[in-house]
Amino acid sequence: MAQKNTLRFVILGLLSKEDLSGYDMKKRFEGEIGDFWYSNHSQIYPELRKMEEAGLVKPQTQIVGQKMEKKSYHMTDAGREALLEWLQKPLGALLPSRDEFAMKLYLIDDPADPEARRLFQEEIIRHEEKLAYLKTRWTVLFASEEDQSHHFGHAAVLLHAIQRETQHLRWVKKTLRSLPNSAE
Amino acid sequence: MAQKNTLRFVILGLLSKEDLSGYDMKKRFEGEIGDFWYSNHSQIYPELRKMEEAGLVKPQTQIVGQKMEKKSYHMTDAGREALLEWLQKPLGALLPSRDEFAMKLYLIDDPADPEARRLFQEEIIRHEEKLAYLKTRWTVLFASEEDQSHHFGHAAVLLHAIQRETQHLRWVKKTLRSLPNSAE
DNA sequence: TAAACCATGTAACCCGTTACATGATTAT
DNA sequence: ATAATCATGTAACGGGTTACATGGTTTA
Repeated sequence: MAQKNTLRFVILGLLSKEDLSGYDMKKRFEGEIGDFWYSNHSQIYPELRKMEEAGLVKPQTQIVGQKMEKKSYHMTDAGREALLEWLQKPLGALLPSRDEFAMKLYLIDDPADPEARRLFQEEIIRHEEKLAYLKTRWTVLFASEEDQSHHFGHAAVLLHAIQRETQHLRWVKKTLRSLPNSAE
Repeated sequence: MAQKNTLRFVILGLLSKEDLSGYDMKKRFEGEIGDFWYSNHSQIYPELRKMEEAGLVKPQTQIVGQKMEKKSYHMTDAGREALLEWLQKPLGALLPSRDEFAMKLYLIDDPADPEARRLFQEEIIRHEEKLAYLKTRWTVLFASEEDQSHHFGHAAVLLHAIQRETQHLRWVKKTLRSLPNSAE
């Protein structure tokens, strides 16, 4: 044994809301779900096969256009049961985080090191892009109060992501300003 | 090719501060470095071998007690060069984050669902433990202003981790309080 | 008609976890 | 004595990334 196969339950979670094809799931992961889960299609398709064999999902093939096949998966009762069990299972320990930015920063002992400045600027760009994307999603999805209350979890998670990115950027910018002006 | 072997550069980074054995590195990862990087000894030892073959590090065997061997690794010039190159290389794209708590929360559409309450309580416990640990480390390591200025990166990263955990807990607790009192 | 996108798969490889394995040293 | 810790390794396996591979459909 080596890992947990959380992807299986993530897929069940997505299917609990609507029937989806593997391709659709990939698109979800590329969207705002990507803020807390992600998977490549090369991992999704084989997993769907295994889930089908295990009786957790059932594909319904439909034809798009003239002949292109699209398999939409539907959750079985066994699938729903497995999902509920997973939801009730306690969260494991906090995963070890691996943060390249923090690692590099840790290695810089001298705030006057020009590398520090460059590193911070990179970090700002990366996270400003992400924050902008999240904010767009918020306005698109939850323009009205009503939408928020009907998708409690989704709204909560998205709002939290926005706050986290905002906070992170504030810290990065503040720390950058506190660096000595090495090149002036 | 499939991944990046960041561990190699993390190890070089640790060695840039002091000579260490594989065992020592593991201890570092179990300490506050664990907040931004982690690795098991079963990954560290083979990597050190490969790095030795690549001429990036050199072991110096010393004897502890009567016969127990301890290999302390020292960075070679080639190793230092490789580290500098890595430090200057731009950060890659933001890694896909996989957050089981957020995933589960996303699946809960109804704030009155009793699962929501339980989930938040679990999350609070996990992160309060972590925050307490980080705060202890701060007082131990950076009691004086002078310590902070001599280890700029380390202090910045640790302080940031404390802020992040504090912020996260504040959000979790606030959201928990906003849940309808389903069982009262 | 060409580019962008839809749609599904497989293969190779590396990363990381868990478990197996062994033995010495230090602290209680 | 014995338990905790020091210290170093290997093996098996699952998770995840990148690349290879193919073909249909829609849009400009």
